[in-house]
Amino acid sequence: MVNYQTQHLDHTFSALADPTRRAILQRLTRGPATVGELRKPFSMSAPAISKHLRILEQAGLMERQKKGRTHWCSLGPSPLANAEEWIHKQRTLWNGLLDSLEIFLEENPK
Amino acid sequence: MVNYQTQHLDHTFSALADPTRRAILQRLTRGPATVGELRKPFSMSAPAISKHLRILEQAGLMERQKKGRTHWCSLGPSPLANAEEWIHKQRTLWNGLLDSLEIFLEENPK
DNA sequence: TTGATAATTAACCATTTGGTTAAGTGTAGA
DNA sequence: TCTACACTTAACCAAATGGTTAATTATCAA
Repeated sequence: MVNYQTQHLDHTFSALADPTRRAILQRLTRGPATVGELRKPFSMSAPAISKHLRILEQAGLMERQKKGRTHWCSLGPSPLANAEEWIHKQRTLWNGLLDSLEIFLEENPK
Repeated sequence: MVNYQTQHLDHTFSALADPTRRAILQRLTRGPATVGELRKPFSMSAPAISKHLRILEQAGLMERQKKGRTHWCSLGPSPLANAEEWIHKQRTLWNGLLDSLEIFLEENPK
């Protein structure tokens, strides 16, 4: 149980640790896209993008729907639940830190 | 500039991607600790812990103060500013996603 | 049916990561 | 001064990561 959460966080954070993958996620917040479309901004081979997508998918951050020969990628709906879970975990795991942050910010106004 | 931010996020997220490092950070939210103290919960060599600490330090998540032969590790004060920066970036970068999340949650009450 | 297109899988490669043991640095204390 | 202690650095290793090219799968359309 704890182990599951831990592994999940591992996957989420390592998925987010790559700039290409973050850019892809950012793009997807503006709506679904095909693999080819997602590839365009990068000077990178198709298999490289394919691997990034698989990592995002396995981390639960992205979903895929095949329509004919094109794959449509999107964040929803389960990635939204996933993101919520992630944010929630952040808030619980880092609770102490966030509290300290508030105190620090109060004690050190701009 | 953008590149700096990007690299910074890379460092932050890959630092957070390791369970040992997250556990160390969690421990530090309860106050400063020596390297030896931080090591105790793990069945891991001292050099291994040393490397993890260096990664956290380089990501700006941890600070170190040498008192004699013992090193005291803590989150503050700059790590707090750092964490704030990180959260802020999350909120701006993922703005669209978070908005969608709220809509999703409204449309799908528990 | 045949050829082009969208995408993945397979095989490979260099670099990074996360660990180890052994040796080194610097401080504390008898 | 000598030894124990806290910790890091050096050198090494196996596995994971992020990329490549070549081959494969599956669909569309002429």
